[in-house]
Amino acid sequence: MDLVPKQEQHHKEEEEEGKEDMILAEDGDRRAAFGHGGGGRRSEIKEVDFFSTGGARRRDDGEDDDGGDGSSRDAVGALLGRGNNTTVNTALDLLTTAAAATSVNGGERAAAGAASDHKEVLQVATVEGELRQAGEENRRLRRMLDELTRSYTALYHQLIQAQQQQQASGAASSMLPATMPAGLQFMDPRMAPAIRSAPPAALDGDRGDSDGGSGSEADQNNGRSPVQQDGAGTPERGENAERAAAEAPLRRARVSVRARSEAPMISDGCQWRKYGQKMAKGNPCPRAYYRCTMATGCPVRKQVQRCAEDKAVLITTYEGTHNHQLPPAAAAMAKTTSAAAAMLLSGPAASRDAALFAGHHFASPAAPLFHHGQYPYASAAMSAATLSASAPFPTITLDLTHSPSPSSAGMLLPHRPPPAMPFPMYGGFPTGAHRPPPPQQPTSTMDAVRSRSALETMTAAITSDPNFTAALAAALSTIIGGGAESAARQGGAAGDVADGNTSGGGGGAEAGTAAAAGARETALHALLQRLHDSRQ
DNA sequence: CGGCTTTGACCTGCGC
DNA sequence: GCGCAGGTCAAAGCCG
Repeated sequence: MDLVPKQEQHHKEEEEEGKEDMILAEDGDRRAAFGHGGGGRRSEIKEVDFFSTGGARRRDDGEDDDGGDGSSRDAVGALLGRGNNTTVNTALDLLTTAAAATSVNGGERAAAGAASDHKEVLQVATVEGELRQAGEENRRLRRMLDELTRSYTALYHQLIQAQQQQQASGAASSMLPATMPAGLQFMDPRMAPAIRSAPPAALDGDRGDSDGGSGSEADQNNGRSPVQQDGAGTPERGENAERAAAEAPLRRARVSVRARSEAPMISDGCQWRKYGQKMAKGNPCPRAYYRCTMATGCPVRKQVQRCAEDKAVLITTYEGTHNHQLPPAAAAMAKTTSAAAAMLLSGPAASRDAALFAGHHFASPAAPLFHHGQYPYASAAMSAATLSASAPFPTITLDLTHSPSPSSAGMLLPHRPPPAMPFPMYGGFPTGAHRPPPPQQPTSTMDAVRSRSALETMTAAITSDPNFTAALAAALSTIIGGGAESAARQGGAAGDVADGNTSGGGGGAEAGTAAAAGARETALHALLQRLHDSRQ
């Protein structure tokens, strides 16, 4: 809840990123070419200085490995850091004065020296102009960053206030952070009113019975097992309808996974029970409906259907978030789908993404379920990820049919998490359902989800959006969010991160922080590259 | 016998 | 209001 530590953390991360970028900027041809033609190194540092206020100064005391050109970089770094062009003038003037002093001896040499002086003066003027231009741009970007920071802070405060009000609104509401699945708490912006207006029992839809189960009506609403529904008459049907109406918003977000598989159903590590099958229009293959049976009352359902165009492609659509622990294999899949859902419905980030991607709108042939209104996300995690805005429910489609070994989810699991989705997400289920999190948990979770998804999409934006200014703003916003995310993660969400690749929550949090830093680094690299390209 | 699948009926939302 | 399609329910049957 406290902003200050998060901002401090954010600054630290920025500094770290700036440091890394500075180091990286020194050993790559691509980055070395960032300059305006005058001197690559100067421009490298200039670009880095844009992100790190103290980077140039800090590099003075120890980050320098190659002491050879350290002094020149120090000078330029100090120059760019303070925006003081006279430093350069003085240095160059001294140099030209010395050159003139050496040419006092002869007339021709003096004339040649004068010509050389003139040439150097012109060069100095050129460099000065470039530096001024760069300084202007630097200041402009700084203002942009400040504005984004302020905007983020304001929104963050509003969010905290809203959640505090929600927590204070009643006992049932106070259960929300602990009982609601992390993935569902903020999956759909439209859910908020529904959640607030829904009866408390509906909010307990994900509580699960792992803690013994109270047998209360809430739990009955929770469980949809046939046993509990035995003897369901008309009143029960009405109750079911109410329950369905209350739960419907919680299961609106969907993640569709396309994978080639000869098996009737991909093995995702979960236990499913088939509860229905229908012939869908336009597809000769029936659609099967499954619900998760790993825990009583788990709201997760999935639909399995073969692609009409390619029967070898199995389309599995997941809906909801598990309310129980998952085996590592299942956690990996749930992690992916939950991350996709979070990216799909990350609130303001999503709307911003939509704006960013509006210029890239096209129909994707990869998602037969949704033939229009899709936005492609350039993500290394998904050979093709499409977002459906026109489907009945917000749905993101992960097309894994181009993966090397997509025949089963098990084959997908060993894949290294790509940069665009590098985080140990909440694992598709809320462990908080079994262990109440610290008070800042809900905010942390939401921030984490939003910032992660924003990071993913902003990374894609940087690499795909021709509007560099928008991409830059998006990336900076991402960086800001990343700082909050990291702080939030350390603030208490760590223990609730269930990652199939990490045994402990703390380890997962550390890995997530490291992964987040790596992803931001990647985003920064992409940003620097685009900055470079935009100047050429 | 318990758990699961099958399958027809029912409910709901949406478009006309 | 009606029809259609998607989604769900629940009785019946199957299976280990």
